[in-house]
Amino acid sequence: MARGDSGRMERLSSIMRRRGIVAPAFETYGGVAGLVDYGPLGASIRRRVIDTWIDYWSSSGDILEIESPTITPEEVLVASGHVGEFNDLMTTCKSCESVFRADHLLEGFVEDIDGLSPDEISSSLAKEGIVCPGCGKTDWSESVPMNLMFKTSVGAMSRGRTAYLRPETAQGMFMQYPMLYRHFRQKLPFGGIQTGKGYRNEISPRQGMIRLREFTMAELEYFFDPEEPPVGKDGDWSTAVQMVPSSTGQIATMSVSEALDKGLILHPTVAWFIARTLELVVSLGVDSSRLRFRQHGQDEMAHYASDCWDCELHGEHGWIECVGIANRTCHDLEQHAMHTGKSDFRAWRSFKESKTVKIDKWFPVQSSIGPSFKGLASAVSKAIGDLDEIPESLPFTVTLDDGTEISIDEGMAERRTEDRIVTGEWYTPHVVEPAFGIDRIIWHILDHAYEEGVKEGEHYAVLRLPQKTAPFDAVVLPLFDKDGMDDMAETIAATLSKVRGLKIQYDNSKSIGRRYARADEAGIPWAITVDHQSLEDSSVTLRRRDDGRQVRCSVADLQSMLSSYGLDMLF
RNA sequence: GCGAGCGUAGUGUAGUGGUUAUCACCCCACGUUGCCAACGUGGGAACCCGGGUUCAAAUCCCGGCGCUCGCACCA
Repeated sequence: MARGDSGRMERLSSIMRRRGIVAPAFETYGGVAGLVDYGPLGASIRRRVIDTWIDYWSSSGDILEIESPTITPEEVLVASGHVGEFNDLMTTCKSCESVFRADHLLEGFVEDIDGLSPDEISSSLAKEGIVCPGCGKTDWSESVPMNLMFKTSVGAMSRGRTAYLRPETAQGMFMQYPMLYRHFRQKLPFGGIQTGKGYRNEISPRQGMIRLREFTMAELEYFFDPEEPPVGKDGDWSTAVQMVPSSTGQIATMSVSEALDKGLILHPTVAWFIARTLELVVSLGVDSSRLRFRQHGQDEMAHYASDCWDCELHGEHGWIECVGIANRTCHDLEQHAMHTGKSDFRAWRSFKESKTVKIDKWFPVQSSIGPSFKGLASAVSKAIGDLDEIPESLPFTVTLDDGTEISIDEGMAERRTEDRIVTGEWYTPHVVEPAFGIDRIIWHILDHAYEEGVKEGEHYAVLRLPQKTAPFDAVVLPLFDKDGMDDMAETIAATLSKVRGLKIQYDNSKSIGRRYARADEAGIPWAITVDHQSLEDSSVTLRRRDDGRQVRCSVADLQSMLSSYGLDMLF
């Protein structure tokens, strides 16, 4: 991943600061690593990326947006596994100062590592004589838990309940699964989406927007019946892109459709979401030749995942994971069901044909069992119900779990025989989750859009952002700031600005060429110029950023053309 | 978290103990020009923070914060 021209990244970063796209946050107080500000242009781009993302998924009909808190009680994150995962014990080799996860060092030496206390882990390192993988010595510091979640407390004083700022938005969708299930009238598949901030207290954030401590995520949890994995036609199944399957580790160029046919993508629903992700990120302005899908190896994959692909984008920082598409199976819902003891986290599957199940078993007569066995009564009742072989008549003997044999006499049980019709069953839905790192995607669409050139001997920079992710749709310019051109331009800008969804800038400062250049650098796709002729026939010139070409266009047509992205038709 | 380098207007920079802190782009006003970063005049804007050394610190020293790189970490 050789960095290209390193000066390019500096010039791009420079533009981003100068133009008010992204800058380090709290800079006047020295800044805080891993926190950034989006300025006026950047915030507009970010808004549009998020809106495009939401519109894309919402338009499929079976996916709806939800919103949940960023403050998350500890129990939720215990169930999801985040609290356990985040309290990894770290230890330092005093000899060479390398830092390691203590539990990883002990793997293979100690059983039930998860059950050990920090003290026990520390002493185990010495007792087992674990050597430092770096320098080969055995001289470990105390193991200290490292928590990558921001911890807080809900409520005042010592009675506060422990909570964390969410490390992912996904848990919000799992919490709302019962509500979504009802909303979709108990029919799967369906999905919930959410965008918002997530927080990770990174040890040392680097690489600008790539590793942030507070960042915008956009996640989709798509719930479905694992026996009928859904696959849709939408998405981009046919464009050949780079794929890195884990089996070979080699880059191969093929379409999503081919990758599924060849068995590289293991799960059809995962393939569907890869195809949709491809279509979506390209529409945001990602260059498909600088995109690849990389499959996680077995060792890299979370234990519950059966197939996981990252969408990586290539930019000034090399290949960066920007979207993770994982089959999380039933893991999260099952965990929440288990930890809460509730039956909300499941779905009903109707059989195609209802089945008739013959019931033929002995049922305890509680009014007799109770007085006869007192404390043992419930164990006896259970034993009667659990009988594998059905005795023909009373009395008979049952064996309790602890081995005690009990004689069941006349009147203590009765035999029932019936045909029960079973129309379906409960199951825990599976989940495919595409998780998008919005900030990383924004960085890459800026990187891919940024083009440097030379125009009449001067350096010239253009951000070739698609209109839908450009900070403004158009800039309105009076050719000269007088003779009525100024008034007319202001009127056009004001009128267009009122149109829902359109963002318009007005610029009357300096020469026309300079204003075009400014707009190019800000990524504004269209420039509307009011000139002498405009005053006579209500036409304006329309300039296309990407090639500088101009056509005349009636003022009356501007609004609908801009709103429908139809201006290209004029060229 | 460790090691090395770095931190000057919005941006890019000059400045090795005493400057009114350099230059360019930039931004504003006025004039001028009259469709692709023109020009003139005037104006605006900076030494990361804190402590120390010194008569005097942007400059030397210490600490903090931040950035870059390497090591480590990154559910």
